[in-house]
Amino acid sequence: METMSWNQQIVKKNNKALVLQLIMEKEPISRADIAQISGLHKATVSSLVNELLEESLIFESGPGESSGGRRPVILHFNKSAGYAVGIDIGVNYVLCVLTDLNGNIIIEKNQSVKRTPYPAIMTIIQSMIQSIIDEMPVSKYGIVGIGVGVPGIVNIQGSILLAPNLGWSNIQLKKDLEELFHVPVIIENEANAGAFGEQQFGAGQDFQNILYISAGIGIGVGIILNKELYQGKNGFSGEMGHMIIDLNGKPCSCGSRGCWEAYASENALLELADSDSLESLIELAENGDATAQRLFEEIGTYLGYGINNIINTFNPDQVILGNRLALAREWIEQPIRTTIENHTLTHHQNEMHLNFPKLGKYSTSLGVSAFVVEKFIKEEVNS
Amino acid sequence: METMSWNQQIVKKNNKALVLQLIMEKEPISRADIAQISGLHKATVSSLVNELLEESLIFESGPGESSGGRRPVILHFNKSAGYAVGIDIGVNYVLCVLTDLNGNIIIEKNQSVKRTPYPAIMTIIQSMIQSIIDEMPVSKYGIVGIGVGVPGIVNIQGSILLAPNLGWSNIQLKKDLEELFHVPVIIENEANAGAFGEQQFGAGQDFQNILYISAGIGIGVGIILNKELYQGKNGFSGEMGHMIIDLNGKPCSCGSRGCWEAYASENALLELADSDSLESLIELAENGDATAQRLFEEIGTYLGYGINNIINTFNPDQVILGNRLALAREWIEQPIRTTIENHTLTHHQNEMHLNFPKLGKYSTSLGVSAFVVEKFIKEEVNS
DNA sequence: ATATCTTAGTTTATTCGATAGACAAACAAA
DNA sequence: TTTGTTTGTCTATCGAATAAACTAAGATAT
Repeated sequence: METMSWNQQIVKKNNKALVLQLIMEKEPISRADIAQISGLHKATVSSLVNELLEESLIFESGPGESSGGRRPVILHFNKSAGYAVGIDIGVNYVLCVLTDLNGNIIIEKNQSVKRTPYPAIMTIIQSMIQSIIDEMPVSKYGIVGIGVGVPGIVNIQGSILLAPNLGWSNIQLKKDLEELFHVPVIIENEANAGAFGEQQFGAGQDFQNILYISAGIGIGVGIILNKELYQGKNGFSGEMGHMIIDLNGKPCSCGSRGCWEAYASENALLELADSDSLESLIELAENGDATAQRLFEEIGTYLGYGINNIINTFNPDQVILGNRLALAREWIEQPIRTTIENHTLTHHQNEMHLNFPKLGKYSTSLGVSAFVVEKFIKEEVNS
Repeated sequence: METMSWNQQIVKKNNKALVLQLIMEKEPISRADIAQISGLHKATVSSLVNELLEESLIFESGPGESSGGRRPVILHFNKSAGYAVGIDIGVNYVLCVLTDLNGNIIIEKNQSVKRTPYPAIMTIIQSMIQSIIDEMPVSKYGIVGIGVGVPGIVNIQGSILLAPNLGWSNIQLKKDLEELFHVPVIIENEANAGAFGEQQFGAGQDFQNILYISAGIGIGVGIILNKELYQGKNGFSGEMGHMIIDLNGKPCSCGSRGCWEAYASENALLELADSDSLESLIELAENGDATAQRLFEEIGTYLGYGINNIINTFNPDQVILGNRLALAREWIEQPIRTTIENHTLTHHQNEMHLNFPKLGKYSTSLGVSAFVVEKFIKEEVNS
C-alpha cells in the first residue's frame, strides 16, 4: 500500500503537478496568471516553474503583452520533450501513431490485416514501432511509453484475457513489448481508450461523466466518471454489449440471449443486410436506397434502447457514440434521439449531450497515447 | 471552486482525519499502533490525538496490555459525542432512528401510514424528531444532523423532484427541516442510502465497488465505486428500474416499455399473483404452494437478467439485493444465481459476490444517518 | 534484587515547503 | 519626469512533520 499519511513532499508534488497542468491547459501563460488561478503564492509558483524549466517540461518564450506594468514572461508546455506511441489493434487493421506530449500526431502507420494470429500481429507492431523509432525527431526523453488499445477483455495488470474477434486469449502483450523496447507499456480495452481519447482531445473535453460507446463489430463502453476512467474490480467494466435488452431474444456468441450487440452492432447490421460492408450500405443509403435507410433506422432504434439504459443508469453529462457505426451518423442519429425521447426518464434527458467523436478513427490510438503521457508526466513530476 | 492548491493546513487536516478514521475503524488502539499503521511519526500522532481529545471526538481508557515494554494508552472513538437522525420514508411507513456516531440505534420510531400527502408525512416526521429530541441522552454536540431517504428522484441540492409512489413532486423537504430544527439536513434517494448503509455497517464492509439493488415496489440501484457513492451529473444515477430488458415488452408507468421493474419488482410480483401482499406469498411458498414458489422463481429469473446487466457493466466486487424482495431470499436466490451463471460473462462472475443485506429494514435509515455522521466528522476535523 | 532490554509516549530541535512582505525590474499613463 | 502598476525574485517567517533525545513504565535475564 502507498503510504496513507501526507507530508510536505506530497504537497509539493501536487502543487508542481497543478502548475504543470495549468501550463498544459492554458498556455501561453505567465507565472502571475498561474498564481492567480491556482491560489498559490507567486513565490511558490516561481520556484516550481524553475524546477519545471530545469526538467525541460516547459520553456519560456520571452515577454508578453503588458497589462499596465512590467511585461510577463510567457511559459509554454514543452510538448516535444518526448513522444508517445499509440497503437489501435482492430479486427482488420493496425493503426500506430507517434504523438507529442499534447497528443498531436507526428507519425502515422496504418496497415490492414487479413488474419490476426498473435505472432503475425506482433511482427507488424514490432516493425511499425521500429520504423517510428528510426524516423522520430530527437528529444530529451525519447519515447516515453507505448499504449495499445485492444478489442477484448484486458485486466488491470495489462493481460489480454480474451479478444474473441482476434482469436486471442491470455496474451502477454505488455510483457513482450516491454522486453523488446524497454519502455513502459499500457494495454487497454479499445472502448476505454476511445473514451479517454475523446475526453482528453475530442468531444468530451468539457464534461465530467462520459459514456463512450464503441459500436463496431461488437459493442463496448468506456466509462469516465468524475473525469477518471472507471475500470471496475478487475478492469472488465463496460461490457455493455452483453447487456440483455430482449429477454427472449436472439442468441449471442457469448452464450446469452438478447444481448445489445446482437441488435445494434455492425455485425448485427450486416446480418440484416444483403451488403457485406458498412461503407457500401452507407453509399446505398446516400443514393436513396429505402431498404438501407430503413436498416439504419432500425439499428439506430436498437442503439437508442441501450443508450436509454446507459442514461438511466449513469445520469451522465454526455454520451458519445463512437467507432465504426459513427460513420453512419447521418442515418442513425435521429432514430437514436427519438428513441431516447420516447423512453428515457425526462429528468435524465435534461442537460444530457449525445455527441459523436471528434477524433474519428484516432479516438483509440490517441487515447492510449494519452494514457502513456499521463503516466509519464505523473512520474516525472514526482521524481 | 475550492482552492486548487495544497498547503500544510490541508496536510494537517487530512492526517487528523486519517488518525480519527483509524481510531473509528480499529478501536481499541494506541498512539503507537496508529503511528505504525499510518506511517506518521509518533510525535505527529501524539499531537493530533491530543487535538482530537480536546474536541471530545475520542477518549482514553487507561493502559492496555504490554507487549514487552511500557503499556500503551488505549484510545476509543467517542461514539456518544453526538447523535444523528436517520429517516426512511416508505410508501406505507415512516421509520425514524436516532443513532450514535457509530451507527448504533439508540431510539427507534416506526409508524405505518395509509396516505402520503406531503403535509401529512411532514407532520409525522416533525413529531417523531421532536419526541426523539425529548428522549435523547445529553451529549457534547447534540443532534449533528438529519438524514432522509426517499423513494424518488433527488437532485444533488437535496430537492425531491419526483417521488411517484408518494405522489410528490418538487418538494423542499431539506429546506423545511432545516428551518424547523436548525441542523444540517441531507436528503437522498433510498437506494443510494441503502447502498451506503450496507457499505458502512452491513454486508458491503469489505468491498470497494458495490451495486445495491433496492427491490421494492419499484427498483432503484445505489452505486458505490471506489468506496464512494456515485451520484451522476444531477444526482439521478441508478434509475435502473427503468432499464429496458425486453424490447417489445410490458408498458411501464414511466411511459417506456419492457422496464426491469415491470418484471422484477414487488409490484410485478403481486400483479402476477392472486395474493395482495409479499408476506402472504412467502407464507404460501413456505407451506409448499407450488404456484407461489414458481412465481418467486420467475421473479428471481427476471432479477437475474437485470443483475447480469449490472455485472457486465460495472464489473463490481459485490451486488447486494436489498429492500422488500430480500425477504423472499429463500425462494429467489437460486434462480438469480442460475440466471447469472447462464448469461453473465465468465470473467465477470469470478470473485463477484452476490449478497443480501445485513441491516434488514434499517439499510436506508442507517445509510442516511451515516451520511450525516460523515459530514459532521468531516466538518469537525476541518475546523 | 539488580541490571538490561523493550515499548509507549513526550519534548526539543531541525527540516522543508508555503507564505508574507520587501524589493527590483520593466512598463503605462499623467 | 513622476507616479503608479504589474511581474517576478529575494529574504525572513511560519507551520507542520520529523528525528532524536528523553522520560515513563513495563518485561526479562542474571
